[in-house]
Amino acid sequence: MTQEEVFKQLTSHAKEYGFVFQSSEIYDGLSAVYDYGQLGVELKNNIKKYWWDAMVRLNENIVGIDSAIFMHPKIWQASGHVGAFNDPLIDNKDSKKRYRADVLIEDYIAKIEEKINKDIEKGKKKFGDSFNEEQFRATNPNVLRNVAKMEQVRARMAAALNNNDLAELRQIIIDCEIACPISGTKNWTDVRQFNLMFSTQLGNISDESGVIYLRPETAQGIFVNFLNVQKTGRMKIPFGIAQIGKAFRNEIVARQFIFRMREFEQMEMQFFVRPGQELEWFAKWKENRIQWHKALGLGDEKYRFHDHDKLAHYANAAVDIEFEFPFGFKELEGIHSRTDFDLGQHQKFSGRKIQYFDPETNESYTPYVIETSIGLDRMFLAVLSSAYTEEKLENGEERVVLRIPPVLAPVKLAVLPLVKKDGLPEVARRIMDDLKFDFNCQYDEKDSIGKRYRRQDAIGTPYCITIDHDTLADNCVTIRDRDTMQQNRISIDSLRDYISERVDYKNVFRKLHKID
RNA sequence: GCGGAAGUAGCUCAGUUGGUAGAGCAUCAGCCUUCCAAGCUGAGGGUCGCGGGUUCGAACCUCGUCUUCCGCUCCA
Repeated sequence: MTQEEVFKQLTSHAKEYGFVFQSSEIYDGLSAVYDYGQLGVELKNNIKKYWWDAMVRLNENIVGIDSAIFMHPKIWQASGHVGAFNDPLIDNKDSKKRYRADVLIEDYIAKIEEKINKDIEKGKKKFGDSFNEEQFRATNPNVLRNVAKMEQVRARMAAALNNNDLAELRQIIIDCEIACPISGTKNWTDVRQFNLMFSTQLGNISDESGVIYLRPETAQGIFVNFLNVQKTGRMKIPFGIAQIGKAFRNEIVARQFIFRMREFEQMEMQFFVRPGQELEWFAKWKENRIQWHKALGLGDEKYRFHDHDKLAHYANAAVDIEFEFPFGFKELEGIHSRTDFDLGQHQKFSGRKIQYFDPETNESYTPYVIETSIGLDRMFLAVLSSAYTEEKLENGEERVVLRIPPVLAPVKLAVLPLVKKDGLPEVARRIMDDLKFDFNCQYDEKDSIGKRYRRQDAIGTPYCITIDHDTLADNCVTIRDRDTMQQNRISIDSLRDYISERVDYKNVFRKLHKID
């Protein structure tokens, strides 16, 4: 089976069993937006817990926050998100090259200017010493015509940019007969404004002053609360602040299921260190994070590091942890050494002093930052895609099983009476009631026992227990393992401990090296 | 965004030349009682993605639109 087919089956399976639905499906769907269903939300919450506890509980010097999605608009100026990404763009359909519409027009104006200058040069040669540029400009018909044209285009463009009139920008390009430098054709698309950030109005008066953005990353919520947390939490460097939350990006192309969505969730931790020590900490976090991933047991060979060749303006080191998705190795988590860029920018834009007094060195400084940033939805997809298995059994039959790590599995235990009579359902119900506070459990008495096992396999339930006639006499049940399909007989009293030992986060965390 | 392909039941898919919509699995109810999906009886579920057009008549032809997938492009 090709990767493409596997991916298709995975998305079908995710829908069929209530993990992921397309948003607004009964209204034909909304592009690149997805909802998590009844099992998806359980898996997602378990991933969050796995991350949060590893970060915030296991590290005494990391605390969490939950900042608002709406933030002061100036924050996005300070971070560099406003300005860099709101250009009017136009594509040439033949060369398929994309240009900034205003730059195309500017280039056109520059060409006219060249013509004017050439005419003036000609005039100089012709008239020699008696040449008067002002007079020449005022009288030469070619120059007059070109200057008028230039000014007209310039005025039109300025007006169009001011009014955000994209259709007019395109019309200017058409009217000026501007051709693509590569294909030489004038086959243009509409002019479109690409801004990665979604905007809305704060308050109910819609004018420029009320424009507010949906955050395109959660990191800034941490930076702007640096002083609050450091002071109220009596935090000493090095320390970290963690956050899980939604972020929004108006991607031009959003595809590949939940891999790239317009609304997504990040799990980020910003770690503040003494300047000069950032690369050391960068290396530590790089190691720490890969260990966290590998401890889940999805397969070490599915991970690799990818160093950034080109660093962002704020970073002095950056690496991605890539995961082998059904469509290849893709970024799952980013680890960036962000220097003092963010805190420095907020100090500049807010006018507040954002510094840390280090009692060890008796110095004040702007801390440096190591960021670890993982896409929760990508993690979800990583778990789901590596768990999905079509298996050929010894008896020649096939089964579909989700080998989700037990610690993350949405349902931990299925409680199944062998038959739905002879008092077996009553016993099963009692066990169910006893365990459902400890684990997410499902009860099922419909259809044959084999069929029920397969149903649980399909949603990744690691353990099934079956209550049979012997149970009434010996107080024992058979417990069936999802991966090996093997069965053990254990007493009802030992069930809680048996399952806890296998689905508890503690046991995964034991594999992790604690950081200082 | 450009180009290509597709959209029929929860899932996978048939549907002939344009003539009132089908299967398998799944779901539900009942029977059966069996430790790895397959027994019996019955039931529910679809404005054929959506909207125009052609036609006496459209799942089918046509145009538009939305969504998905593939390639390119983009991804501070």
